[in-house]
Amino acid sequence: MSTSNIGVSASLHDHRLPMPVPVGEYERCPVTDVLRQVSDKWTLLLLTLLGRRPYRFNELHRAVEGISPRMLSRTLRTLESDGLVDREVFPTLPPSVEYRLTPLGVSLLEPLSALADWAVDHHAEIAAVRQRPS
Amino acid sequence: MSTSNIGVSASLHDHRLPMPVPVGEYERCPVTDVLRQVSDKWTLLLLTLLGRRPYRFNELHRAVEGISPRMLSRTLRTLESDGLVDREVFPTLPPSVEYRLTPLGVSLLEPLSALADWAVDHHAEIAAVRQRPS
DNA sequence: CTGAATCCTTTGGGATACTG
DNA sequence: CAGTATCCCAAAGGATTCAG
Repeated sequence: MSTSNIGVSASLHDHRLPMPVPVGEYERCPVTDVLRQVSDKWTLLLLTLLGRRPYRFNELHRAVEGISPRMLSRTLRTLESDGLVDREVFPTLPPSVEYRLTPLGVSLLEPLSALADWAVDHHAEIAAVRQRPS
Repeated sequence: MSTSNIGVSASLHDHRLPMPVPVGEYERCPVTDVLRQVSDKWTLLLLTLLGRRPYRFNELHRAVEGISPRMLSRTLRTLESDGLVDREVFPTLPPSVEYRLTPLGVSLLEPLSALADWAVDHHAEIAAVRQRPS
């Protein structure tokens, strides 16, 4: 049910996108909004991992390799506040916290997967085009 | 043909994504790479417009409303250097330049459209979750 | 173990002015 | 018309340190 306030509806048939933006009257676009959330440096990877199974904080910290505790925490909090990830605290000693995808988060993986497939299929082509001399 | 050098292949069936990242040996991920290109402030809108028909520079400038000549130029150049957009110069007086999607650019609209549909269908839900007290 | 706080650098992006 | 050049600001993100 793609009823929304953003101008034109999407059409998979002719490969158009819903009109996303302030082409006159709208200040923000939910599509760009979602795109920007998902496209920061670590979100995609975290969603990928959490799509497989729940993880604890330090498990993620080890799995991602390169992420700082600060960014891991920040990214997870954002995902949580967007309803894509659930955070469950076990009051053990030492404390343990588990993160898992919400149903909403799981539902996002499907369209994201389509885009990921495209990227995998075409990134060599893009890389080639980028390198050609001017 | 999702043959690539990035670990695990995608699976629409179980909604997993290809392993995107330096979980050990890879420094960059084509998926995140593509996501970041597409998710800057103006790219999605420009791709949307160009998905409908070719545009001239100032046509885009008027259509987008809010974009500066600088960002319009920069964004178009990036899209061009990634092989998503073609730029054709007509040596008229005054000069005229037309931008249109390449076949690669067109092919990107389909998976992007899937993600856009998801965003349209769920942005209200996300907005609601965000606002709930703590 | 699971973070929060602080500081710093890099990048994205807006405003304005100018040119072939 | 189709841009480029400059300057400036705000946001993203890394490094390091500290805490419950």
